[in-house]
Amino acid sequence: MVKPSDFRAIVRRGRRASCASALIYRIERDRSDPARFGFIVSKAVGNAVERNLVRRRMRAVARSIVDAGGTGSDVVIRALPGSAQRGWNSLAADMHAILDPALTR
RNA sequence: CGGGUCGGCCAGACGGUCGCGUCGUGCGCCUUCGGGCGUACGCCGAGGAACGUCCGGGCUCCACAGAGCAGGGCGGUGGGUAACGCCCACCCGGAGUGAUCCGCGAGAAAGUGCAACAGAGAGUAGACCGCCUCCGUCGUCCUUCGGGAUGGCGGCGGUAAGGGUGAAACGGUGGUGUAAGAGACCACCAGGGGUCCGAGCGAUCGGAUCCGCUGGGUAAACCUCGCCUGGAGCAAGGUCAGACAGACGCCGAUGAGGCUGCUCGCCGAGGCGUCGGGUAGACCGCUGGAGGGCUGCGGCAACGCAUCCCCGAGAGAGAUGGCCGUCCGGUCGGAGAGAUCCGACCGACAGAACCCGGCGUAUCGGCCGGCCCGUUCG
Repeated sequence: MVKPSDFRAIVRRGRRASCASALIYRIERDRSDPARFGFIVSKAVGNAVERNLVRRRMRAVARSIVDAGGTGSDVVIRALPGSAQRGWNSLAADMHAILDPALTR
C-alpha cells in the first residue's frame, strides 16, 4: 500500500496487536483477496540507514508470509524504537507470531 | 630499528539461493490504439563523506536583470579557477631541536567608545610612601654675633630615580647634569618615522643617513579604507490532458501588482480577502558534465593545454534486503617447543532526489609514499 488514505483507515479501524518490534494494525477482508502490507517507520527508530534496514527486513518477512499462502487482510506495521537493534531473527519471530495465525488459517 | 610529522589511496572479496527498482526484449490478457497490467529473460542499480545545508557557481523564472543609497560579505602578497569565504606558493608574527604546525593576518598616528579587582594614578597620565628647594614655627649644637649646621611639625611647590598595586604605569643600561630629578643633554641598545640605495611582479627584506619622535590593548565595539554583492528557487520553469460554479467585499490607468528596505527607472491589468465547489494526472526539465583515466608538454605548486580511451541509478513518499558457503582483517580463549591448528565474536560512519566546485562534521580498520629527530652498523 502507498496511499495515505489506506494507511489512515487501517490505523483508525484495524485490530491492534503489539510485540517488541512493532505495533500491528489489521483489517479482515475476503479470504480470496490478496494480503496487502504497509509500513510506518518514524524517525524515532533511527537514522535513514536504520529505517531503511527495518523496512526492508519487515518487507522480507511479509513476503515469506505471502509465499506461505497468506491472504485476506490489510496490514499496517508501525516499527517501534529499538526494532533496528532487535536483529533479523527476533524481528521475524515477532511478526510471525502475530500474523501467521490470522492470515494462513 | 624506535619516535614524530605531512600527504595520497581503499571502504572487505568471491560464489549460491529467495526477493526489490529503472530500462530493453519475448509471451499472455485488456485497450478509448496513446498505452496499461501480468510474467520470463538480460543489462545496470548509492558515498567518501551520498550527511550538515555553511559558502561559491551552472540552470530557470521574475522589466531588457538596470542605476544609486541602505544592507550583507570578504580582508597580508602573488597566482589558480566558471566562481568562492576554496586551493597553491610566498611574506610577516608565534610555537617546536627539526620535519612541520598555528593566525577569521587591512587601518588603533581620522574620530567616538570600552577595560573587573587592586592601585595615588589606566591614556589630555599620575604625587600614597619616598626624595628636594623655599616659607613659617619649635628645639639642639657651634659662633669671629653677621650667621652656620642639624632635627621635629605645618604649608606653597618641584620631582617618575627608588618602594608599593596591577595583565599593562608612557623605552632600557651607563653617564653628564641638578636642590632633587627628568631624552633636559650624551654614548650604546630596542622600537618608530622621513629621505636615499639595493633585491623582489608584490607583500616584504637588506643597507646607509637624518629626526630624541618613544603616542599600550580592543576593529568577532561603532567606525574608516579597498574589493564583491538584485530576488527567488527543480514544489524553479514549461507542454499536454481533465474536472468544477460561482457569490460577496475591498483596492486599481490619479497606476494595483511585478520587486527584501528606500529613491529612480521599466513592464503593466487585474490583484487581495472570505465562503462555496473541483483536481491533485502524464510528459519535458533529468542527468554526457567546469566529468573521469593513461601518456606527453608548460608550471616550484594549485592548475592549464594536447592526443587517445571510458561513462551503464535516476523517482513516484522514494528500489540494494534475508539465508548459506569459502576466503580476508581484527580481538579473545584453548592446544603446541615452534611453524601452526581449533573455536567464539566483531568488520565502522552512514542512503542519491536538478547538477557541479569547496568547506565542516562522522568514521572499525588497513595499505603506500615524502620528510624530520634519535640510536646502531658499514
